[in-house]
Amino acid sequence: MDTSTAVDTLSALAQPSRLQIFRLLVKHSPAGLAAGKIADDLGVRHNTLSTHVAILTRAGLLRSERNGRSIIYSVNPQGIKSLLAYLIEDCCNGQPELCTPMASEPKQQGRSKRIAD
Amino acid sequence: MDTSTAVDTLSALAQPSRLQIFRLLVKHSPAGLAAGKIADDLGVRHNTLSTHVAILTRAGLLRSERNGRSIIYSVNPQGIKSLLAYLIEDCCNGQPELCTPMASEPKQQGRSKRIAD
DNA sequence: TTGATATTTCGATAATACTCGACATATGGA
DNA sequence: TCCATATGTCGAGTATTATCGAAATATCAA
Repeated sequence: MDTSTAVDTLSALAQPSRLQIFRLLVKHSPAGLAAGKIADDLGVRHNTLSTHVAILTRAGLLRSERNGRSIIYSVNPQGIKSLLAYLIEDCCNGQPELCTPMASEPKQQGRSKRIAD
Repeated sequence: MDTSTAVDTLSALAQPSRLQIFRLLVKHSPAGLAAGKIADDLGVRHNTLSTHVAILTRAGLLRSERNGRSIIYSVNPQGIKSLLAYLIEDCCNGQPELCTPMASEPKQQGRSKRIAD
């Protein structure tokens, strides 16, 4: 992943509604959710949501599939994988111990349990 | 890390100059670089760079230390660690195999080719 | 076909972000 | 002290982004 793509991907997630959309779809992965259902769940107008999911899709983070009148959006695993790989390679360049997040974040050792905000 | 903090951290990195600054400082971790040296290396005006590193610092990604007349900026490992932990927990919620970038993306694989920067 | 539902596109407005020059602050040395 | 160096802050101009209502497109069913 090059720098320009990384900026696009980071920008896609760097917006409250879009990060919420992504989180919601992670919870519903791999089935996905219809655009209207996402909008209703998050309290976003349908046309605004449409532009947000378009940005996330263009960044490679989501994929879509039509199902009758609905369009189902779901997480594209490769997208977030690529971003994480880029960040990890970026920040561990030479210092692997600098960022191994698995072992850090001492808050809660359970790893995976996380209450929504 | 809550959603709002995550957006701030992602926003800090979602800008070409700031991502370059971060990458440069990763290469020079843990020693760090003086603000003026960063600006010269990247071809950014000194006052513009100052605002960029302030944003990165406020996001917890960098830390600074005065050395004579210079101010040395360096990577704050905890910052990127926290972001990675958030993303990994976020995108693996329920599907751990969805995003384990360590094992995937061995070197480079064709996903959305794009013109280099 | 018509009508209802689901989503997207368009155009405008408002808010935010980026960059710059000018000026201010802080440090070290003569 | 005064001066040069290094960095930060301020305010303005420009560009980008977010959001909305309205209209357009797509699908299904009667």
